[in-house]
Amino acid sequence: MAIIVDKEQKKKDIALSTKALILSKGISNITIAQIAKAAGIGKGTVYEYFKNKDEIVFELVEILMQEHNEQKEAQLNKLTSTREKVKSFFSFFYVDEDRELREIYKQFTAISLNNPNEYMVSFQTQCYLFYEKWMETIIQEGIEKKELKPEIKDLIMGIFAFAQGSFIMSVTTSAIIDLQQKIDNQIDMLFDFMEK
Amino acid sequence: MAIIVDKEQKKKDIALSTKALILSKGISNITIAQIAKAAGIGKGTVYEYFKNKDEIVFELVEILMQEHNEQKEAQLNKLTSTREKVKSFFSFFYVDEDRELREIYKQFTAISLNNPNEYMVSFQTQCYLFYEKWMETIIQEGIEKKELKPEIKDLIMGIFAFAQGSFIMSVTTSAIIDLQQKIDNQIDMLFDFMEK
DNA sequence: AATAATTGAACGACGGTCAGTCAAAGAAAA
DNA sequence: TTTTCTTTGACTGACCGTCGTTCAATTATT
Repeated sequence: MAIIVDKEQKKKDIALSTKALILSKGISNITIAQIAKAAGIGKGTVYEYFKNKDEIVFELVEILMQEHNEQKEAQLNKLTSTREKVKSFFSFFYVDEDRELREIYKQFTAISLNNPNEYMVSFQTQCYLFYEKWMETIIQEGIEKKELKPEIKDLIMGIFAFAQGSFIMSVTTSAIIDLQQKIDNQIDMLFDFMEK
Repeated sequence: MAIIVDKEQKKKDIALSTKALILSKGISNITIAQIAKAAGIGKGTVYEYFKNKDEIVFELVEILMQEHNEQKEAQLNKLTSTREKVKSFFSFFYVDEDRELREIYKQFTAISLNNPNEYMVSFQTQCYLFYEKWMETIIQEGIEKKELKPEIKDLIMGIFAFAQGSFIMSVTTSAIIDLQQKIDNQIDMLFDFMEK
């Protein structure tokens, strides 16, 4: 037999070693040669692990989102009011701490609009359902603690789309000056209506 | 002097003659040679009018949005209730009639996320402000006709981001089955709260 | 003749492939 | 046990084809 490498781990290593490059230049402005050099491997080896450049961004999103979710769960557990939990949940779109993941996510969104493969669609779908369920748990708690009226459920799911849309607009236009304020405002309005 | 071509018009002609190609394959899967052939011109001539492929999508969006806005204005004038006007306004994201512009807009959004130039950002910004003002006019009418409470203004602008976000999700995930229902529902909920 | 417009051959950069190399680790022979 | 042979997975970079982009030459118009 010969050397057996942990393919999954190496895939992650390669993706992570190109993170800085992708953040600074954007995947479409990087060559495979540069990626290989950054990862300290040959050009051909990149293709042992990825079908093309886009897949590297996909891998990075998967890794970093996993990390982000764990951190976010810890963060939310420290908060008590439902309103603050919801705000913290959506702070991903503006806090400086998540700037890097946000940039990668932006590039991944562009890929998803352009040339998604079935795994990307599946990943996005699972993310969406996962976050929806998570949010539902948070809201349910608030209702059980009698903080909120049960009708809030129908409205809160709209915040997902609202936040996503606001984020896209903040990137593609120069009309959204303060994304945090925009998102927080919307959440506040909702809670002002729905708080008991 | 020699031949004087209406550069602006020819630019439009070239863009429009590649519309079908862009719709069916996506700009990133088309070559300049194909574009030139479709437009009945030489490869070099394409570069007399566009800096790169992305610019062609940009030109197409500009042309088609212009048309769309004119049609939409006519449509809205036929409607009387504010609620129906708002619904019609956002129907862009799901009606079959706008399918082509939506596909182009999707590709343009991907470009705007990836490699926007200053003119694209400026265009997106102007669009956003233009639609915002338009919507404000519609709502203002509703308020003056005593159909709506004045507080609706703060909420209605959120629908822009909501609709945009829902659209992106419907494309990138397979979790949004009925976009029309999702958008109409949100508008209905808002109006149920805000109608006098 | 002068100028505007057009063109497609040529160039070069890049993504992707593949034949070959290498190192590790049995298996077989001594 | 030690040595040698064989197999195999990992890795590589030279090579190839494609495609975006340029530009010298050509055509068309006044």
